[in-house]
Amino acid sequence: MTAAPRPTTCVLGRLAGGRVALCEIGGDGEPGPRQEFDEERLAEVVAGHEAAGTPRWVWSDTATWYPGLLAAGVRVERCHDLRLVHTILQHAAAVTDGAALRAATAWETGPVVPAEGRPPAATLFDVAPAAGSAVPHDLEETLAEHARQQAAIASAADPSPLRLLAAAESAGGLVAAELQAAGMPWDVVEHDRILAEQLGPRPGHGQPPARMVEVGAQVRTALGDPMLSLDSPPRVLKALRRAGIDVSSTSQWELAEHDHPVIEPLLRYKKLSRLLTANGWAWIDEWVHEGRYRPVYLPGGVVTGRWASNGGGALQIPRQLRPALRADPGWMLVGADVSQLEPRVLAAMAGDRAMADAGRGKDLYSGIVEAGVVATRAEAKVAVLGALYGSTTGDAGRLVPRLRRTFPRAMALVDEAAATGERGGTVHTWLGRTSPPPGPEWAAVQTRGGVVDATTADEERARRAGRDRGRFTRNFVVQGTAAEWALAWLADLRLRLSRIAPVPEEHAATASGPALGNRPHLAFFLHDEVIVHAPREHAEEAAQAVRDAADAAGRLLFPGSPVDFPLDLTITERSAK
DNA sequence: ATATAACGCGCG
DNA sequence: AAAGCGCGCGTTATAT
Repeated sequence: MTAAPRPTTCVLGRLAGGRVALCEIGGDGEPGPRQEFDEERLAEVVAGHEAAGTPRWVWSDTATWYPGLLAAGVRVERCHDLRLVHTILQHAAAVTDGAALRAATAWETGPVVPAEGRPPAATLFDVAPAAGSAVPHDLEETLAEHARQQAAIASAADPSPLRLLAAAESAGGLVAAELQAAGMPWDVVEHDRILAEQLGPRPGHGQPPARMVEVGAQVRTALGDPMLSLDSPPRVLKALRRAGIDVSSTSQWELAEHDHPVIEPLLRYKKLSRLLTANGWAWIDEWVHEGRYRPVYLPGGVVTGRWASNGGGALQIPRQLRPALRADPGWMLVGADVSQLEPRVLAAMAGDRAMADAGRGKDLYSGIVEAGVVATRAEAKVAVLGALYGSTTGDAGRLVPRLRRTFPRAMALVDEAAATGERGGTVHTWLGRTSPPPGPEWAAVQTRGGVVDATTADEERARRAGRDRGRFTRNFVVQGTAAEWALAWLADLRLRLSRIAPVPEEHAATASGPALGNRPHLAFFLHDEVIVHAPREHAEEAAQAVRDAADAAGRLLFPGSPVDFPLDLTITERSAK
């Protein structure tokens, strides 16, 4: 068996006058001759190289370059996204020689300006500056930044985790663009049916739905306040207190503590109000077009490396509306989520054999019960979440110490991360994404709390800020490494799906676009969950790809680890629950 | 009048 | 049921 040939590296950049250039990097790391061409030929040129040998494309920003290619029917296998990788390397503790990289401030971008959920631009760069980011796109800048990033990675004592992270993050960029291009197949009839079932039929513009009118009247009656506006929490709060209900806010968990005839209708009203304002008919009108909901995904949008999204609250779609996610005719949805991803990732990082055993092949929480740590699954879950989040009070505070006895290695890892954070230090994920350092304000609070004439209040403030930061760094290592596992899963999965045979043109999911609509493709991603949209005849094959990719992700990040990552997987026409 | 903060609640 | 982490977004209240 011979090693696969290392893919060639092709750098893309803009030139003056709407021209584009491609430059291949040789085995010695030196850029070769520049091949110039008109922008209109970009898709054709990329497709040609892709067919010839799947190079790694190096470009300024996937969100800028890739949507146009997808719209032209061109997928790429792999890339290196300079914007995403710059953000990681800038603060990476493993990078010992990053001065040049950090000096290149043009690559320090804020949040990406979203493309407003529009369908991908017909041609590259013809969208207003609205889409993509502000990083430089021209060829020489691109080459220079690529060289800086290679040098920065090479300066690490062990560059391989950072190389893996750069590849995974870049693959995430490709997936994000592909998710937006494909969109979520959205059944507006089902969505409307769910809304009508809860709220009553769609009311006229500016009118409240019938059910909210009824339930609102019940609330006002129960409070004896016929004019009360239920949409103003402060007014509702005053009314509740007038009615003798001792609450300090109108949040549902506090309301639920009390026994009064107003509680039930008020909670019901809040639920209806939330559904209407967040995902009501206005949401459908704004976000669903031609059977697709196309949010903007922002890889690396969260400090821990998790994704954020923009447009319609894609990562917060209520489970209630999941049935509106429905496959095209003749297609199926393959939905899979990882059971207890974060604690499993922790067990793998820490090499905690006992925790690996507790989860192997089964529900991790049940395994913890069987190990005799706690009596019930609910307790196990509270304890584990408490360990990951740094709970010190209530049930979690009582249960976490038991975990510490049975899983000392796992607990030592998160406890150490917390201690480092409390001291003002930084921590990093398995592949080397480093937590942001504390800001100047945090440091000032610590200084003020530590001087000889500090007041008790100063000391308490400093201790509290320390503990707050400790909980952040404690969670950072686990949440961030779980995000890396998920990236590896996505990256491997998209390649497996791309190798499944295409369906004939007449069976294609045309709304998913020319590059993706003819074979199984990702339609949704949410931290530890994917949904693949697949032709019925290839759904089983796609499901196996999802499973195989999960196994591959575990092996890639944690070679030889006894920790497994079981999936809950279903093949259905519409998303359940 | 408009920008910002705070709240509350949806998701993991 | 919330608590302990990370978010986005629509709302009202408050500051400018």
